[in-house]
Amino acid sequence: MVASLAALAQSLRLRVFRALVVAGPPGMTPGVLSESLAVPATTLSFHLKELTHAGLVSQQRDGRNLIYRASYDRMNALLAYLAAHCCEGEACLDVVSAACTQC
Amino acid sequence: MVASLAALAQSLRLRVFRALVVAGPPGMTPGVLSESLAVPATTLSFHLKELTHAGLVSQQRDGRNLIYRASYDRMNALLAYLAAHCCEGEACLDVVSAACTQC
DNA sequence: ACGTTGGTTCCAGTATCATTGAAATATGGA
DNA sequence: TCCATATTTCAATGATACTGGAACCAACGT
Repeated sequence: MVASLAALAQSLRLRVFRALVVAGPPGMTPGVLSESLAVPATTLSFHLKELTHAGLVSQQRDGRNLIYRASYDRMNALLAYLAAHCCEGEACLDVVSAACTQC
Repeated sequence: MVASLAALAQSLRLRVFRALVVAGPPGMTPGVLSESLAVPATTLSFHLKELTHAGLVSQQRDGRNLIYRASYDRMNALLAYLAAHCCEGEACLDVVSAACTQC
């Protein structure tokens, strides 16, 4: 849990992760991410490795490209943990369901 | 959001925050926290300041004691953010509601 | 005013993290 | 095989975070 939180607790990594969530199942390649976020490839690679190490993204080779995807399982586990241990019971349910209507 | 995530992305701080969530509205004093978590007072104070700065806990003086409480508003905002931007739509609702039954 | 208890700030040392360019690796096509 | 492209690893540097002891501040009782 701490590892997952730490992985998201960095602005660039959070941006990368959000981009991957938005991209959905097709995922994105580092090249596309690097260009769309205007970040040097090496910096991006470093942070992708951090996210991968935390289990929040997965990696798959497709020819010359690598495809990164958000790991929804891990993210859902993180949400479940926070909901179970760090929130105010019923109140957080309302908050989450209201937010989820935008998904 | 990054500040909140960073505040929780440290094992001792996460333990402190969870303890305060469990304590509920009455909150806890640094002395009690220090003893129950077996942490030196100075280290605890440092992390409480970090949590306070992130808005995740609040502080109130009561005579010679300080009372720290979890800020449920901030925590709910964090959950809402994650649910809105980083999860997989309906799936996360199920996950959260299942977890919340333990609250 | 004085001592005592509860907490914090100051400070130093150590460890971890972020960023970047240069070099290395892997893949596909000519 | 050899080149071009996509991506990572290496190495170095600067910044930031964690810890704990000693000194300091605030509030209460006498």
